[in-house]
Amino acid sequence: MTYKPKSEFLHEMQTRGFLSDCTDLEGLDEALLNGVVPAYIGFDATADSLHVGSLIQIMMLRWLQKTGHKPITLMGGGTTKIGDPSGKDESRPQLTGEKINENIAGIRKVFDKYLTFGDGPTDAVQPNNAEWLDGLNYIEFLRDYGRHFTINRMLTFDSVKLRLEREQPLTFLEFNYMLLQAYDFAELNRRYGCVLQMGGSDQWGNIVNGIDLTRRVNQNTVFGLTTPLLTKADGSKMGKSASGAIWLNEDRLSPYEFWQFWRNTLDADVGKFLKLFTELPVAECERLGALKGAEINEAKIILANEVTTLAHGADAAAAAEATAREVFEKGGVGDDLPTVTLDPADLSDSGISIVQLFVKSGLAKSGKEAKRLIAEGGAKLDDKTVSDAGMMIPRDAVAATLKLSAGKKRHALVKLG
RNA sequence: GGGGGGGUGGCAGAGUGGUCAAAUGCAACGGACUGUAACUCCGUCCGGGAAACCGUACACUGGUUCGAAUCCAGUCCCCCCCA
Repeated sequence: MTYKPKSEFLHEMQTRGFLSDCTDLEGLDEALLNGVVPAYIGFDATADSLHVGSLIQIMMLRWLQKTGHKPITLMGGGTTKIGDPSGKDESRPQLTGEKINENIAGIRKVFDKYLTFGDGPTDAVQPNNAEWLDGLNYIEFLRDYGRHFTINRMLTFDSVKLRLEREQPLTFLEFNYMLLQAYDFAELNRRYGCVLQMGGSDQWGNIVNGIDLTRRVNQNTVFGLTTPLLTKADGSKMGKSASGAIWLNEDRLSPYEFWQFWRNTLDADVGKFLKLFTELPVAECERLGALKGAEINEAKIILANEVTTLAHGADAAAAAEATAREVFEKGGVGDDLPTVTLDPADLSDSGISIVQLFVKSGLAKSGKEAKRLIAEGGAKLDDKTVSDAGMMIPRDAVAATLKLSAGKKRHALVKLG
């Protein structure tokens, strides 16, 4: 019963598990067969990097380009000034234009790893919706676009309904978010001939709005496609780790830690993640994901290497793997471990306390936590369990690089700056 | 506009004058087991201190009391019902 797409892009998306919903799978398939399809995904500019939560979208754009189409990474510079009510119970903070531009530059660094930007027909482009939203004239907007939206319909959207049911305030400002997002699609359709918007399944309502609006104001048929909401096999949310979000930008998260995140994938997720986040052939992903027992660890290493190669390059992936082997298999030290450089001013004449060392390295959030670690026997200095919470590290000992460990997995190197 | 209920640790949610740094669950962290898994089990989980101990904390401000998360007054916010 399921439609079997003929286009390379949709075929790949379907077999790899990217597809959740599509407004018109057959129609889109045909469009993809008939020529270059420009397609966009919107990203908000609330942070200066993207995290793994967006990786599925990024991979989708990469496949799009790989299969001969044009990716558009729309930056929500204008809409970020408002905040998206979708799935949020509280309004997002509003950012200044300056901060938003910084964020956009940071995000671009991530995209540069996955996509080729330029002026060619299938080169990616990165417009910013502030380009058309900032200069919008209120009266004109109401006249030309406001007439196409009914309040009745807008009230049926989950993002709105939820807020109203809980009697949480939904300001007019936020309420307008969906109009602007719909307007984006119409505008991209005009500027780039964009005929497809993709996004997470939570964006379905916004996407459909954009399609309707584009049809009404531009008389063009356009499509929408959503990806499934990603959760891990144990039901928890994807993309969080002990230290926080898994950023794709290396100045936010080192390639080694990024690699570790994938290395620690749950068994049950390996096959799925290989298909979504690597470019290995589907059959290979399935074979690796089906490995049993300790063998699946090899698959996890492949997963980590592949994903890290895409995000940070082959060298970074190899270095991360080498460090991991050194640390986990030989109990040694690898160059790639997170390294903290101590300011000589942090040391007193008698050196620095072991507790402070843990706090400075980021392995413990507070002195209390460091002491707890020590009391629980989870703290190690150069692979020797630390038992004395009052221990001082003398100056000359810090001159050499020290290896700190919190538990079996979290390690850091400390050296004197 | 009127009436009622409520704001407690990352979240959920007990606690109604001392024994409360605050039950319990979830999340998180450490340990055992293992495959750098999962499951299970044990432990920890505000901050400072080697420790004794100290400091902050139960929306906010002030008050009553030897003593307040708990009582009183005011302020802000949220929820429910009626108009």
